[in-house]
Amino acid sequence: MENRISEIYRRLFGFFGPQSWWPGETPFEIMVGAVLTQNTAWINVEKAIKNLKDFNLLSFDILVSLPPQVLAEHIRPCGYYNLKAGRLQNLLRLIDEEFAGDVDSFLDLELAVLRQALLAVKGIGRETADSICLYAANKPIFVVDAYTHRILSRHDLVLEDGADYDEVQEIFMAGLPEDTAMFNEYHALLVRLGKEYCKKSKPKCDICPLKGL
DNA sequence: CACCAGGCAAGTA
DNA sequence: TACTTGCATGGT
Repeated sequence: MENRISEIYRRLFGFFGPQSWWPGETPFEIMVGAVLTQNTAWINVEKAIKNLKDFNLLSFDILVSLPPQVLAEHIRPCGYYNLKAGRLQNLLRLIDEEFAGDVDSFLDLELAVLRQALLAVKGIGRETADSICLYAANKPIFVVDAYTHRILSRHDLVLEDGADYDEVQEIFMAGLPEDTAMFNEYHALLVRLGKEYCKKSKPKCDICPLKGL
């Protein structure tokens, strides 16, 4: 195993090049996107975020006090809109109450503290918390998602249904140097690979860039 | 038409 | 702990 994790990274980076994630302009926008993209195609999240921008709603002060139903209507294209409106405002209320609405100071918390604070929010689980830590707060934690699981299992690095989030995360973090920029690229590369070569509906892949590892 | 997409929480046994 | 279900739009 030792260097399979590093080798996969080198292969993906060589094949696709740098991905320059997260697709979002500010840490706040990245945080919002992380909640909206739960179990949802990113293209639909883009529509939701565009709506928020077009109506000048994409700011902390506005979103935190917007009636949930109004927020829900604007994020409709990304699905689960009632649920996500509530989840997003749960997070914003925490920042409002505990950090006086200062998103930057919230994101400046030490990694373990920030992660715990995020996980305490109803509607934020491990992937969303880690995405915010890595992509909004630039802290060194590896993000695991459905693509990550699928790619690992298709390359026989984990059992298809026998690995939970923490286990997969540990496989990556144990096999890699603690490097925020590299964690950022690596997860983005896995998503890129997943979208283009490792779809659920495409069980086998003869042209996978990882073939032969 | 069926299936899938950068999850999560609550309920049940 | 380990399964099951609800949440929902939009693309293929």
